[in-house]
Amino acid sequence: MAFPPFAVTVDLVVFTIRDDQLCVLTIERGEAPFAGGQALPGGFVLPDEDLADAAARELAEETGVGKDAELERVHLEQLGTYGDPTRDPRMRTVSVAYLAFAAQLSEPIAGTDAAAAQWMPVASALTTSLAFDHGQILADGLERARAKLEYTTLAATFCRDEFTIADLRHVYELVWDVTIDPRNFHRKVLASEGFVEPTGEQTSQGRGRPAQLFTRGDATQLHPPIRR
Amino acid sequence: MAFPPFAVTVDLVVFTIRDDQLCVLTIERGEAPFAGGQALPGGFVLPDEDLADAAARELAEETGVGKDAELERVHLEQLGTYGDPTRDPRMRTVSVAYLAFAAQLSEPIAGTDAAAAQWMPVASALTTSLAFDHGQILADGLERARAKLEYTTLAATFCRDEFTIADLRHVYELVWDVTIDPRNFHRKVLASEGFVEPTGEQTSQGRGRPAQLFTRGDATQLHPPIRR
DNA sequence: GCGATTAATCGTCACACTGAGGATAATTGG
DNA sequence: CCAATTATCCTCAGTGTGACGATTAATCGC
Repeated sequence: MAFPPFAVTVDLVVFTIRDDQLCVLTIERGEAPFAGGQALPGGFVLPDEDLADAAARELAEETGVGKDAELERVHLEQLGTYGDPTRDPRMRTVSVAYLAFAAQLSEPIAGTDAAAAQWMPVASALTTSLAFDHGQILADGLERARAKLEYTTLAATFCRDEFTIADLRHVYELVWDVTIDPRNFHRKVLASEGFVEPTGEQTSQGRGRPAQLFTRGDATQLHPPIRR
Repeated sequence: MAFPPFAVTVDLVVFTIRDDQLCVLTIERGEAPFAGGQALPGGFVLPDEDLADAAARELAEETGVGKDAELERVHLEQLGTYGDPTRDPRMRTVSVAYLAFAAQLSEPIAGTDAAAAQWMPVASALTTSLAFDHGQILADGLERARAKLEYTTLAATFCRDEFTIADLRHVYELVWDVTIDPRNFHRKVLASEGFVEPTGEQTSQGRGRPAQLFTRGDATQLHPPIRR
């Protein structure tokens, strides 16, 4: 049976928080087209590979997040699919974009197709001209991430295993690019059942009064949501 | 350059309200695999066609919704992409699913690949074994539709040009499968700026007090949302 | 050591939105 | 005309929210 052949790729929008900034994983392309330009990590889906598996594989190749224990602390979800016939000058390509949230990871690893990989502040990435339609994919991923913080507990995915309410608030402030009243935020997080669980421990150092430490709770959805 | 070749299709989850039920457009497959079985409408993306264009084309082929004036009253959005290597026994296929909301349309039209097309009540479709992974796609589409009614004005897309608050409430009740207090719903819809605009006219017939008629407002998002 | 500073935590208050449900208005069918 | 039906308006108590005052417990500069 005849059908038009397509290349299918996955591209990743991987967010993390580093140096007090929301950052996205980018690579420097080693091959044409856009050789030397910045792009989102990604690659071809293998002939017998599921889409989500391909995304997880690419994530592992670029970040070293491979072990199950590490994957548990990374959120990975499908973002959308981009298939403009002109998006890749080489061939007809459809790209399935995935969105990932990660706590601070080790340094990124240049993958097979990439000359280099780095965490780029999102503010910079948005004003950089990215390869293909990756600028649009990044913008869509950022908007999805912002929306998801409102009604899910995914903000905690950006934090280490143990974190304070202030750490969590900082995630919201960086992703939404707003300032949040610490007192009201504190009240709302503690009122959201299953968002965070107290460990009983406290932070030992830093300015100001020590804060209680928490771990992620069981809930995935926030009731009520925390509005932008 | 070598790459694994994929077939790329679009599949459609088209919802409408008919005979007091939420219905989804299904076709009876005319070809193997699953010949004679029920499936969602869809087809191959053409070599130089954008994904959204392919979805709109398939929608037009199956429903006759082709003119721009008609398309304006249909909502079409990407739902998600399904690429399990085993989803199609013939070949490696990736399907980009689209979700459509439509007001009551004329009878569906059997497309080129379909023996027949019909509006099937969603309750039946969910218990029917659909071809490929279309059962999953339908379930995902229904959940997306339910969620979208909460925070967007898309419920009005299911209504005719002029409608009453009760018509709109009925959309929510059918999609969410709940009953809603008419008095509170009335208050909330009128309080949501830009959701509906009064025409000044009234319904002429039917039991009970005549109701005011409204048209869709300019807003796309609901503030505050109408919660399930 | 000591006050200034910083940050965490708790509390108060007015306001907005919600669900429950009472009351009234305007029709149709006998 | 009366009962049934549906639309519309209104009240009230409970809950979540933003703004912000107050207290607590640590560090910092000297």
